[in-house]
Amino acid sequence: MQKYNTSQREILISFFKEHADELLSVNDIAAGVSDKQISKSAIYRNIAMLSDEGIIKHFVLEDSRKSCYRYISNRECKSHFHLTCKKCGKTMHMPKSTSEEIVNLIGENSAFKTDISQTVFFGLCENCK
Amino acid sequence: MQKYNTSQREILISFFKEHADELLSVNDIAAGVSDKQISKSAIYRNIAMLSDEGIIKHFVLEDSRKSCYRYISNRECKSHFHLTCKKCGKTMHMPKSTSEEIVNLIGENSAFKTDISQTVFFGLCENCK
DNA sequence: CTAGTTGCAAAGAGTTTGCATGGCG
DNA sequence: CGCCATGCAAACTCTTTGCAACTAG
Repeated sequence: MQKYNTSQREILISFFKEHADELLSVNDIAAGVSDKQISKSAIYRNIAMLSDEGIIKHFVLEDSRKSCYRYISNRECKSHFHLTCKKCGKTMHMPKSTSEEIVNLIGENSAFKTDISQTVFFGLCENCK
Repeated sequence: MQKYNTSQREILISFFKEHADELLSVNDIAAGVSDKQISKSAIYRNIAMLSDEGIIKHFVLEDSRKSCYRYISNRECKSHFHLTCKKCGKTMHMPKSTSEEIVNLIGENSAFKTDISQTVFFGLCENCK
C-alpha cells in the first residue's frame, strides 16, 4: 500500500485515466510514459499498489500470458459486468439492471454465486464485429 | 496439429480425462504424470496441439500469470457458458437455455456480440460459498 | 524409410527482488 | 531526519526453441 505520493505514481495514474476503458499491458504503459522519468520496476511496483488499492484492475488475456490493467473509473464498477472486445480491447459497462438480471438467472439455475467484479464478458464490440 | 499418436500424447489425454472440469496448470500436469515417461517440453508441445484441436481449453487466471487447461469433454461446450469456482477451480456447465438467455439479454441492451466459449463466470460453487 | 515427436539444454519474455541512492512528509 | 520509493542489475518463473536422436505409420 502506498505511503508517499511520488511523481512516478502520478505519472501512472494520469496515464491510466487518459486510457480509461482500455486494457493496457505493462509494455503499453512503459511505451506511453517513456518520455517521463520512470523505471520499469517503479512501473511494476506502482501497478501492484494501484491494483491493491482498487484503482486499477488486473487481467490476463487468454492468448498472451501478459498482465493487463484497466483503470477503474468509479467504484460502482463492482456492481455491473464488463464487456471487453477481444479485438480492440475496449471495455464497456453493462447496465446494472442487466447485470443483476444475469446474476439472478444463474442463481435460479444453479447454486453458483457469481462474482461480478471477477467476471468479464469477451466478445466483439459494435465496431469490430 | 498432431500427426502421430505417441505414448506421451496418450498419457496427457488420459490425465486430462481423469481430471475433467478441473483447471490444471502445467505444473499440476507435470506433477501428475511425473511417474510417466514424458519431458516438460513434450508436455508444452502436446498441450498446444490438444488446445488447437479443441480437446482442451486454455485459460489464464487473473491472479497467477500461469496458463491453465481444462479438458473439454464434449464439443457442445461451445454453446454454453462455464462457471468456474475461484476457490476450488472446478468448472460447471451452465444450461444451454440459460446461456442463450444471457446472450440475448446482452444483445438487447448493447451491440456487443458475446463469445460464449471465451467467457467464463467466476464465483463460488455450492460447496465453497 | 521419412517426417513428426522427443529430450535436453539454452534462450526468451515477463516479472520480481536486493541493495544503495534519493525524495516525500 | 526517517522511512518509503526509485533505479539498476541480477535473479526467477514460465514458456519456447534448436538440434540430434528416436519412433510411428
